[in-house]
Amino acid sequence: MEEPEDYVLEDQVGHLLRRAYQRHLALFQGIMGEDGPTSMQFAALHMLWRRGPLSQNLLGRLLAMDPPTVKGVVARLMARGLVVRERDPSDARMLLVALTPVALAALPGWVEKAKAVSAATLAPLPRDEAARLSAILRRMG
Amino acid sequence: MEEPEDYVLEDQVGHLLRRAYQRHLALFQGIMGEDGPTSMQFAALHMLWRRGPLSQNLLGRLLAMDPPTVKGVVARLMARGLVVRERDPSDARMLLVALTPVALAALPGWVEKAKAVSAATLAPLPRDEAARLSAILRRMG
DNA sequence: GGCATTTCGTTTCTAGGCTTACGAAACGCC
DNA sequence: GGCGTTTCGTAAGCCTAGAAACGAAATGCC
Repeated sequence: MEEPEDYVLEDQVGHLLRRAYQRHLALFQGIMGEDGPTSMQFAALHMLWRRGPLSQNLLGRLLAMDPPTVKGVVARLMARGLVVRERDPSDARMLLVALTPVALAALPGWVEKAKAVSAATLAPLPRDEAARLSAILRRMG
Repeated sequence: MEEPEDYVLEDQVGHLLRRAYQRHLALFQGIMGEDGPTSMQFAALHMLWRRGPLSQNLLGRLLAMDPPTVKGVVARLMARGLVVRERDPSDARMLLVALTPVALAALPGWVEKAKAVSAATLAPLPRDEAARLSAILRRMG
């Protein structure tokens, strides 16, 4: 079959998902600004805010990140002074990750910006379609 | 405001998009198998199939990839013998990327698998929602 | 014809993301 | 109590992705 035309890349879900996520990341970066956290760094910080200190492993599961990926994100957060790591006294395998006061002070502002990012990502859609998109994506998970 | 609860990560579009794309990539890799192309490698190959030899830059624009990213993808395709690069005789700035016979022989099978990937990605959705998802994502681009 | 601008490719840096493999610690079961 | 299994973290390697900065080549405009 010499007909490439019945598979058009631009129409494939994968490509559309990639483009949409790509655009979302660009919006995130633009709204958070130069010295703000990246998308995944913010996700980790916010999860620690909601749940308190967590092991790297659990943090990763909650955020859908592999252990090696979590390690990288936490290392960069540590380098920026937003997070500290301590051995769990009750289980020496675990490294508990906890927010620093610096992170606690910055988080409320960042959460507001994160809300703006979500709004900007959905901005091209009428309200009912935004809701439908969320429902569909959740079902695909 | 000490209330993290009004921003729930799992409900944000960005997170849902990331999860969906993550799942898609896993399906792609699983269906293509060990020695198949990656998602972006396949996208590049298929675009070259449809359009003939292209400069790296144009290829990147068609696929929504930055120049450094294209360079890496093309380098890996070249290392696998699927692609060759030649200077454009009419414009010495351009490196024309072209498929090799190996790639031409493999492409029909890979396209079939790529169709299976799209189907698998959409499998959890009823047919009308799959169509709606595509329409919504396209509008967000 | 000559100079500013644009385009193309590259390099380097930072970041995320996955795979495979491995060591250390804890747990479960006997 | 001891041994196998599971869990946690780490390491190294590959791939995608973007920013910034640069050289080289072509184009456009004067």
